[in-house]
This record gives sequence, structure tokens and C-alpha cells, in this order.
Amino acid sequence: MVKALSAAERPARRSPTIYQVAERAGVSIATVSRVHRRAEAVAAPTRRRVERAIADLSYRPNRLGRSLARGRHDAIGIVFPDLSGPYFSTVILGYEEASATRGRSVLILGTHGRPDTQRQVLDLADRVDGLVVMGRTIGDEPIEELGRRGVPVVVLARPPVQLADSVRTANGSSAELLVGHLLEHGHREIAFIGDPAGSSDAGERWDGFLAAHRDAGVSPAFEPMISAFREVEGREAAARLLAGARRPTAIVGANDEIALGAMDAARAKGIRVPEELAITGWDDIPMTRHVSPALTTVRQPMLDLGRRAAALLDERITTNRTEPRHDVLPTELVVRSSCGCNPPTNRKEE
Amino acid sequence: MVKALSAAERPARRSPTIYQVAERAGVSIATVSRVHRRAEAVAAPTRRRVERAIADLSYRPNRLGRSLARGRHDAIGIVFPDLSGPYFSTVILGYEEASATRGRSVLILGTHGRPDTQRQVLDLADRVDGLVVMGRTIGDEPIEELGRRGVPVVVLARPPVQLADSVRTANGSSAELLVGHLLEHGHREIAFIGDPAGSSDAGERWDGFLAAHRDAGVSPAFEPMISAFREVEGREAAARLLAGARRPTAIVGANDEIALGAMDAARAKGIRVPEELAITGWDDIPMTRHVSPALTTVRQPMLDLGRRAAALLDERITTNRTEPRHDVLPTELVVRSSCGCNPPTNRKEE
DNA sequence: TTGTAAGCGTTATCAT
DNA sequence: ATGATAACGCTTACAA
Repeated sequence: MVKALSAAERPARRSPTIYQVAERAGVSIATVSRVHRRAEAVAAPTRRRVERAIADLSYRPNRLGRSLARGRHDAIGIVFPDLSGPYFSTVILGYEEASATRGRSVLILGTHGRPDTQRQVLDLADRVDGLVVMGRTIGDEPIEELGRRGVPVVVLARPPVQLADSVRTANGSSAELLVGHLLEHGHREIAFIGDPAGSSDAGERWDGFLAAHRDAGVSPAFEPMISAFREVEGREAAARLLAGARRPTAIVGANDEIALGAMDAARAKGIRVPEELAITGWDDIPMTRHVSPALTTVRQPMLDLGRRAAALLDERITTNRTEPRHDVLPTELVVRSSCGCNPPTNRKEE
Repeated sequence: MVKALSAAERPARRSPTIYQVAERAGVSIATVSRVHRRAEAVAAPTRRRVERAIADLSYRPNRLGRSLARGRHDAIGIVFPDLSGPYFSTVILGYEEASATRGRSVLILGTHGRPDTQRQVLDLADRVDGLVVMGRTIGDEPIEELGRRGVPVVVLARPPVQLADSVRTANGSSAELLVGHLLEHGHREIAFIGDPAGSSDAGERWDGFLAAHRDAGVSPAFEPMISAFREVEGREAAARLLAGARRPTAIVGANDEIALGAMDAARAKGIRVPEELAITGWDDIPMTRHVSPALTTVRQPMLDLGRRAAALLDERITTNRTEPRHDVLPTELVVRSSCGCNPPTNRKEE
């Protein structure tokens, strides 16, 4: 009988190496490698012996050794500012799903506005075969630096960068559609809440806002009210706006969270939505259907954004395409009640 | 034969190795290693020469070589069933944040009910120094297998497993509190929607539901209505329930999404909440505050769940603790309006 | 078909 | 203080 070790003294058992398998099967390590990679021709009896040894020792090739020898990680990364809110988590979900299907692991890195972000991103780049950078998490230069290093990069929800692929949605034209809709319904005092300078998404939506006004021959009534993509900030910005001398008849939130905050601010002031104030959002997060009135918004294909980014990255890694590709995914205007269009019903829509 | 390569054919430039730095600085690779690890004593002039060479070549040590030599990945993983909904993404966010702070990368793996999940988890385990497994993503045996292999594992929102640490919240006692609250207010026909057998969270909440009835000397009026943790399923289950001969006066959803679905189902049937039907949820996701009536629920410290798991894992990896630890985090009953307690106000609470 | 041996890029142990 | 050199565990020419 083998002497029992107490749990405390038992060392973490080292996993068997290819050498031990080879010895046990009476072959060379090259043959073991051939067998477990299912590659090249190995004589049936030899193969059986090796497979037996692999099973006996429950051998699993060490990933580091394997990756080092092959020069690839079979992993990709994604950098995002923050996971809070449905937008980022859904994009990441799509990305993860698409990558897992291709047999690649996914490393995530949230920057959270940390100071050492750039170093962390470069660090991440050393662990992956390519990565996605979302929004304004880091500046253009580190991204170009990665491109020069030969690390495939896809930027997401951000203007194209040298050497990198990009995936975006049609912000400008959708914003034009949305704001045009409000203008058609007679609104002339429309305010925008968001930070056009702080994110390209917000910037492009603001541009579309302006374009719609231009097309309609209406001059914009307000400067943008600056707000991050969060509900609290949206509420505060809307409160400031509604306290001003000139009161808007409609508010266009740069995303749904901001719009929800604005609805809150309006409610706090006793302003009825949509009768006295129309409010619209962006993204079509699940919550938009649950609030009353249901939020008019622009649907973004969040899962597809992630999937598309994964696909571009895959292509870059697998093939040797070098010219950058820039994909723009379509969006969809979702007209509900908060713009004053559909009278709120008792039954929620699906 | 060497020939000029066009940009298109040029392979990704290999990054410089420690040998090239050593050559350029006129030292051995050992010295370069010492310098860039900031380890051991290196004479100031030598150090400067090496640092110069490192900067000139913008050398970054290869992670695979480094990890292979040191025998650690400086990365940890997390396995979850799905990222949809605020619960998982928030837990993961806390986990990622806590890990990044400790200088460890995070690999994520969503199982999405795929058939080859177990293989993927074992695969993931080969890339990390430890991992977290959430809920019922995989069975007990593969987890114990990992424990035997010496891979630190923390299970989250799942009953403790041999050799693994665990982090949970106080489901049972909180459910007792919540259901006790409903019983005190006179409810005698309370239904539970969720899948006690499908998740330990739901199971423990159901147990608490039963315990509260027992304590109050009331016999439970319904068997659990089976539903996954999703809104659509919650709505369907509630619709079935409300179509039955015996109608509940209160519904306890196993999580907020289910409760929101139930509110929808009630609305569709013209049943007023909370006057004719009280509804409660679990988790306290952001949406609970936005619906009307605002949802009474149990707040789970989702960020802390992730952080705590990261901390336990860190401890396991860093120290040589071997006895498993099992942490239970507190929850908080959040009484809003959907249970009939607080008359809905015009102003949403913060 | 199988084996030998040279990488892959580090770290870390010895010498010196 | 610095340098040789043996791991680390695998893949893959090339040879036999």
C-alpha cells in the first residue's frame, strides 16, 4: 500500500509530460506528438499503444509549451471601458460566443479609466493573437503601435485607425432618421444629451442630429448637454436642461440610459412624457420596453457587433489579409411611445 | 535566395528576443533577464547599457517563454452559463476588476448550454492558474478532477464541492425573510416561479420559501412553477399560473427577470399589481427601480461576489492554503411597491 | 513509419 | 557582478 499523504502535505501533482507518455508507450516524443495532434500517419498498433499511455496518465499537452513551439496563442482579447450596462456585456457576449466556436479563448480587459491602461493593453497584446479595442479606451498611437508590431487589431465603435479593421453601426444616418421623425411631428425645440467629444458614437449621433435639422431647415435650439452614457448623469443633465429658461419639447438621449435618466428628471418636475416632452434613446436595451411610456430608440445589433469583430479578427489571423476592412452594421429605428407616436397601451409590446 | 518582399507579403515582424538585446548591449542573456525583471544586483553602468538596448529595440519579453520557465500563467478564468442579463455581467465585472488590480489577466468562457462544455472547461484550466465556475455550468466530477490536478477552483452560486472554495449569498434566510414579509401581510396563496432543481440559487430560495411557511404554520399553496431565469419564461409560467383555477395573491419570482415577466403577464390579464397580486423578485437589477410599481426584491452584492471569488482564488494561488473556504455574503431585503407595501409615488426612489 | 535533435524565449542555478 | 547553461514542454524538419 502506498503511504497516504495528508491533504496538507500533498503537493500539487505535476501533470505528465510528453516524455513520460513516450516512455510508457515505448516510442519517441515525436510519435506521441503526432498521435495527440491526430496528424500524419502513425501505424495503427503504435497509435493504440500511445493512446493507451495517454489515457493511462491522463496526459494533456502543456499549452505553454505548445504555444511557444507553434508561435500562436489561440486566444484573442477584448478591451472595453466598463462592463456596466447591457451594451458592453452584450457585445462581449457575442464576441465570446463567436470565438469559442472557433476554438479561441477570450481574454477581457476593462480599463475603468485606470491610469496605467496603455501598459495593460500592450501587456494583453502579448498574450493573444489579436484583439478588439472598444471605444475610447486608449488613444490612437498605441493602437497603431500594435498594428506595426503585427498584432491584428479591430476597433469597435470608434473611428477607423491606421492598420486596424473596424466595426461600427450607422450612427449618423440613424440619428438623422430619428431626429427627422421628431421634426416631422412638429418639434422645433429639441435638445441632445450626450458627449459628442467624448465618444465617437455620441459624436456621430450629434452630427446626425445636426444634419436632420439642416435638412429640415430648422436651426438647432440647444447646444449638447454634456453627459456620460449613464443614467445618473443623464438625469442630472436633463434636470439642468429642464430648469433652464428655454424648455425643450423633445430630448434626444445619446443612449437609453441617458434617456431613462431624463424620463426620471421629467417625472420629478411633474412634466408629462410624451405629452409635454418627448424623449428618445439609443441601443434598445431590454429596459426600454418596461418603462412607461415605452422608449422610442434606435436598435443596435449588439451581439452582431461582437460577432463581426470576432469574424474580422479571425480572418486577419487565419489568412494574410493586410488591407484593413471597415464594416458598418445597420441599425433600426424603433418607434414606441415616448416620442408621442403610439399612445401607450395597457399591454406591453413584445 | 533573399528577395524583397512587398508590404503585402511581408510577414508580421518578429519581436526581438532576449538574445538580440544581449548582443546589442554586449552582455549575456542572463543579465538582460536580471535587468528587465528589476531583480538582483546589476552594476549601474551595465544596467544602463541594457536598458538602452531594451529601449532601442523596444524589447518586451515573450509571455509564453516567460510563463513556461516560471510555471505560472498570471491569468485566471471564469466559467459562466451565459452573459445575458445584468447578474452575470456584473459578477464578472467585479471579478475582472479585482484581478486586473492584482496583475492577472482574465479568461472568460460562456458555456451557452453547448455539448462540449466539459472539454472546454478543462481546456481553459490549462491556460490559467485557477478559475471560477459559476452555477451549474458543469457537473461536480470535472470540478473535483480539477481539484485533484492541483488547479485552484472557486465555485460561485453553487453548493460547495470537494477541494474547491465557494462563494455564495444567503439565499435561504433571505427568502425566509421575504416570504415571511408576504405572509405577515396576510398573503396565504403565494406561488413560487423558478426552477429549484435547475439551480442551487433557485433551490435554496425555494427552501427558504418553504421554511417561512413552516414558521408561520401555513401550508404552501402551490408547487413551484418551473421557469429558467429569463423574462420570457417567467411571463409564460406566470400566465399558466394565472390561468389556473386557484389564483395566487402573491408571486415570488426566483429572480428579477422572472418577476418582470410575471408583471407583464398580470398586466396582460388586467390584474392590478400590487392590489390584486403582489410580485417580488431577486437580485435588485437596475430595472427594478424603473418599472411601475417598483419591484420589491432581495439585493445581492453582485460586484462583491466577483471580487470575493477573485480574492479567494488569489489566496489559493499565492499562499499554499489547502483547506477549502466557504464564504457566504449577506443580502438585503429591498421593500418597494410591488409587494403592496409602499404606495407608488410619482417620484422614483433613488 | 519512426526517431533524433534543433528550435521556441524565457528563468534560474551554478560557476567564475 | 556576470556568464554558461540546463531546464520548461512542446512542434517539426530532417534522417533513418
